[in-house]
Amino acid sequence: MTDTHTPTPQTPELPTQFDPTTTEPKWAAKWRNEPFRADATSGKDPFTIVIPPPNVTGNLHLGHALDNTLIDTLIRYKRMAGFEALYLPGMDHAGISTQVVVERQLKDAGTNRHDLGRENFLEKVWDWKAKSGGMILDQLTRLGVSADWTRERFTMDEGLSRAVRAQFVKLYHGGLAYRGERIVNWDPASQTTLSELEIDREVRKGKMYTLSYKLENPAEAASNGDAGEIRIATVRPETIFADQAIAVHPNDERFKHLVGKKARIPLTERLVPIIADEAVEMDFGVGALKITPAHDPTDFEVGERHGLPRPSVIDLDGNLTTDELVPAEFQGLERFAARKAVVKALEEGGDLLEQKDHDTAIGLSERTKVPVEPIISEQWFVQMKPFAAQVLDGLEKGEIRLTPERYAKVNRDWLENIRDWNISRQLWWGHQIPAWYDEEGNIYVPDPENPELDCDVDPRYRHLNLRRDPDVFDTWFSSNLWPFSTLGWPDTDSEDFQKFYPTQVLVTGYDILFFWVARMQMAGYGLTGQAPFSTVMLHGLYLDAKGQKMSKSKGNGIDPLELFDQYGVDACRFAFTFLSTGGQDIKHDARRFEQGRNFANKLWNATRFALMRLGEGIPALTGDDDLTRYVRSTLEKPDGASPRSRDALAQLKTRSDLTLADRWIISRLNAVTAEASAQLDAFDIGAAIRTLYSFTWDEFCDWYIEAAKPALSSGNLGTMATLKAVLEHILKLLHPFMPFITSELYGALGHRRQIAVHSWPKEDAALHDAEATHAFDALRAAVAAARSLKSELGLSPQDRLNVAVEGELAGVVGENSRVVESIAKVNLVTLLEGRTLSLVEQGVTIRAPLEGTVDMADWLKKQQKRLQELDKQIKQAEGKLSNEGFVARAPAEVIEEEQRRIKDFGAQKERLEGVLAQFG
RNA sequence: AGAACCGUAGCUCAGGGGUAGAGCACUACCUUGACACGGUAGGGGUCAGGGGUUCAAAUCCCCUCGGUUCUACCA
Repeated sequence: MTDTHTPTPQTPELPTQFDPTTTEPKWAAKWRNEPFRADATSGKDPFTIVIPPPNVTGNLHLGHALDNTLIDTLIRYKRMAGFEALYLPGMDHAGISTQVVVERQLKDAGTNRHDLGRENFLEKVWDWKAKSGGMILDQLTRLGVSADWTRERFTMDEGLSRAVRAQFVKLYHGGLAYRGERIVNWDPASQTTLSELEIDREVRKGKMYTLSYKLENPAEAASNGDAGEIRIATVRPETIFADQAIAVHPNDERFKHLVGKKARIPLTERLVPIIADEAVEMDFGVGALKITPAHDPTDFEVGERHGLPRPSVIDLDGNLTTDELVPAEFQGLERFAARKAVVKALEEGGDLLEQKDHDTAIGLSERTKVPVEPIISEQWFVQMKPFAAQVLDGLEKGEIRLTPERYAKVNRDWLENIRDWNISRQLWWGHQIPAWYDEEGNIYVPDPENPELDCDVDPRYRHLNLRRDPDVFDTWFSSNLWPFSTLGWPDTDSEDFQKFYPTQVLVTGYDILFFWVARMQMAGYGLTGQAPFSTVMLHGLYLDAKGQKMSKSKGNGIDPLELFDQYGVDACRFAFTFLSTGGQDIKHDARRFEQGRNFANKLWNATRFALMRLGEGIPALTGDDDLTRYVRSTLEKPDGASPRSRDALAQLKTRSDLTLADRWIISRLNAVTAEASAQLDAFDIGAAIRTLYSFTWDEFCDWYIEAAKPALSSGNLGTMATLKAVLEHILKLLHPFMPFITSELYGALGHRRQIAVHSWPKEDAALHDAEATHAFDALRAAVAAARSLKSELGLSPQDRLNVAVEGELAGVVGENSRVVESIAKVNLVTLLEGRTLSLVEQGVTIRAPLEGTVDMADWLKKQQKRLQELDKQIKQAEGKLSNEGFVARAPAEVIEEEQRRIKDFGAQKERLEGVLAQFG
């Protein structure tokens, strides 16, 4: 990366409004084409954040825009603060989502993946990836992220594929990855298994049916039914053909005598045993249930405990099988149609005793929205408990900090209850599992010493007819490696891995805490022996204006590109950071974007003001001192490095030509620099932008610029330098948040090197000036009072009013009369004849002649109210100070503060009483 | 069934033991040589309700009422 750019041609004046469309493309292109390349050999401390890789399919949505804004803000801050900052970009192949998208396209084109064949299909997906991935890249570029594009990665690129294989081989030979027959979640639409996390639970209205199962011995009876029957409850009557038992609780007196006996499945002649198992809840339903091991996870476990067979009656398409277990009339029926048919038949046969409304939580495939079907299948699994234990240990030791902290508990709870992870997917798009089978079903997996060697070409197995597992890994089985696979792992000696791993912060939404964060934690500890990041910063979800989640199906999504077009990217970044507080969800609010746009415009015009005034004043500057050169560089744009604003500030401190306003703003800038830096260090990005926003607008623009006008008009070098230095510091402080406009304006102020590579302002205790702060506060109070009086007297802002200043701090105001007169548009006079309208403020009283259209009764009422308020405050403070407990226990500063308040309010009260005395 | 978060001005939200804040909206005045995407002066809140801890509670604890969400194999 070079650190120069083509400066904006110096026009006499910037336009009066900031136009993002002329500024943004230039900088976005620069940051894309000359990326912020992190140097693995530098001596600086690393600061690494890996992007939560967006799915190659689909667009950047607001969640991504939020993620990447927060990441970029931290990265830009740390880069300026002297770290070797690496923002590592990339994308995820998103197995099932992408395959579903491409298959849908094929369907629209009248074909399908099976007709195409695996290789042709994959070619299509890669085409789509190229197109879609390019779009995401453009969107991130538009956002202005300072990513290191030379390190961009993709979960299916060569290096990452090697990492995935290394992971699997290691887990397999360590006995942690295994193949087994389990009940898994099947998505009949996409024809693959899913992990628990890929299923959305949704409560739907359904029915619960009470069925009568006839006992083998008609002389017996369950106490929940008539003679010769036992009643059971189910919500899935279509699965009764796969029943293997009826279960009751072992302590349930109603059924004890029946355990070991048999009952007949309705609509069939098949008998199943009645068994006792703790899993049964006595109080629920009718106390007994059917056990269908092949079609229900709980039943599967019960079946395992009791050694029951587990035949299946639903096939992979979600239809009843043509198995002999299923009566002919139901064979081949779709599962929901089958339910209706079975219910009807049960009803007709008198076996259906009752059906009542029942809310059932059903599992929907996250991607296809189709109800998942529990099926029994042979799949690959990874044992999670050993990994979870390592993470829990690391969390315990504080090796990973979560912010907000409350998520640490959520993180732990999930890890403590973790189950084995089904990692195989019956998809084509993804990392094909490197496992081979011989004709007898024996498993072959490459050796850890030579993981890249496929078993079917391994000389040792040449005599065998090996067939590769057609399945691929779950997408998250590659995303879990992201913080280190992107840095060269499994090559742990690589420069990048050595320098940038482990990473510092992970920024993402709390919604993927389990999916992604926890799995990276486990992979990090399990494969690299350390935490993959030291801080997890979780932000809330970006919701629509009504507070609902945005989703394609609801059609309530907001396209970030439209917001960029409408408000400008800086304004959007302002809004994102301003809105992000403490991991709370964010409800979309257009007003925040307007606020950002207005703020950008304010900054633009403040700089415009500075350029105009400095431009007017510079020709008269003839000195050859550092400070003069610093101010002159605004127009002269030196080829070498410009004199630094930090040095200028340090020099300014000792100058005698500084005005009170200059001293005040320098002191305030210093305090704000410290505050914003501390907030960023604590990852409280929202607080930092708020601090900077109010300082820039309320203090710098509203007070300092106004107060500096008289001194600028008389060409005061100290004020010119202060204006420039403070403005440049503000631009630096805001740069991480609003990179475009700050880069542009910094260039306009005479800098050739882009602001992004300048250093972050540092707090300097020597710049603190309590006296100036105190005095300027009095001046502000005087100005506010004078303005208020003008308003009360019905005067226009431009009408000049004679006012007199009295009070403890009248001297300070008098010394700065030019400033007060200029800002408040008043004339300061020493004495006023006759009755006056007066306003009493802290330290000063402002008096104005009583003329014009003031409503005296109303005015006096207000002043009386004011007096009462002061009285109340004084009494309150006195009350506290006369309270023994307060004096004994409150900290000294608080006590002093109360004493000070009594003094200040007392003085104000005295002055106000004097003022009111003239009106009797 | 557990758990978490939220309830502060008309709206959207900060603040999180020590004098109630912002943006927008509202009222009045102002095109004052940076900015009307602006300026100035104003109005508006018993910080959901109740109890407790404390010298001091919007802030900490408990309960209640509303709202949201996440976990969980109740047929």
